[in-house]
Amino acid sequence: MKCVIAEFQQEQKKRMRAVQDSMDVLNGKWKISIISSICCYKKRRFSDILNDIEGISNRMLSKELKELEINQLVKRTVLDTQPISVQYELTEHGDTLQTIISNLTDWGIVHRKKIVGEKCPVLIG
Amino acid sequence: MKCVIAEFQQEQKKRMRAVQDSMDVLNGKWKISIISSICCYKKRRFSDILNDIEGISNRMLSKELKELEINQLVKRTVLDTQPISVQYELTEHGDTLQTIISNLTDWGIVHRKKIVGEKCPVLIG
DNA sequence: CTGAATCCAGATGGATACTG
DNA sequence: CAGTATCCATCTGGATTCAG
Repeated sequence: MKCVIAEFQQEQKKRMRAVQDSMDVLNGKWKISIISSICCYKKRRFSDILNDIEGISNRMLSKELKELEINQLVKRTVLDTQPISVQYELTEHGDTLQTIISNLTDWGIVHRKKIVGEKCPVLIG
Repeated sequence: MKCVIAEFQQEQKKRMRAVQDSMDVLNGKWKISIISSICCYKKRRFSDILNDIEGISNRMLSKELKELEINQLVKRTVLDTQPISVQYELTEHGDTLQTIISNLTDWGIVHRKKIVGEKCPVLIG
């Protein structure tokens, strides 16, 4: 019996580490917004993303994009324009985040209603 | 046509804000692990969670639990024991996170394989 | 246009000690 | 047991400037 419990706890530790792994990738103030923006338009340039996301600085956008690239979620392509522009798109692996993004979107809407909705529904619109 | 595009962008902004809302709640170094721990055992005491999560300090656990409580994800109950103990459980609203946690878990496993798995599969086990 | 570099304030979080 | 209080190092991220 003790063995079963130990196994259960072991499994749970694995699960927690897995979720944590996901969060490590997704953490960062803007990461999800960036993915969401790229995903929404399929291909998106640096300056476009900069405009999509209210309040982000180019420093942060650059930094977070680099991290996403390292994690193989985003592919970076330099376009031979004048001046040069850079195009970002999700990798296949990045695409697999869509379900999660979608779930987070739905949950976020419900949560906002739950927390402030009753008192201040206008904030939602 | 311009109107359609504008509407589309407006929708996208709403989606991004919704995801961001979710992340605001879920951000914090330990929040997901805490939820995962409570969720796994249904009811869990402070010191038990402290043991479940490797590396967390009581200061952090206390702080993050408080935030989760404010966001109505977790319910706190003081038990009349000697010495007192405190039990935490997910609220109904907190329960709705299970899908997301589950997805994040699955994705985390895949992601770890993707990033380090090929070179160092032993890290996964 | 797409970043990189620098500076700097404020937030985050660990260690430790203390309380009811 | 379940926190709180304090100190302090590190990290985060904004503003600005510079470069290819």
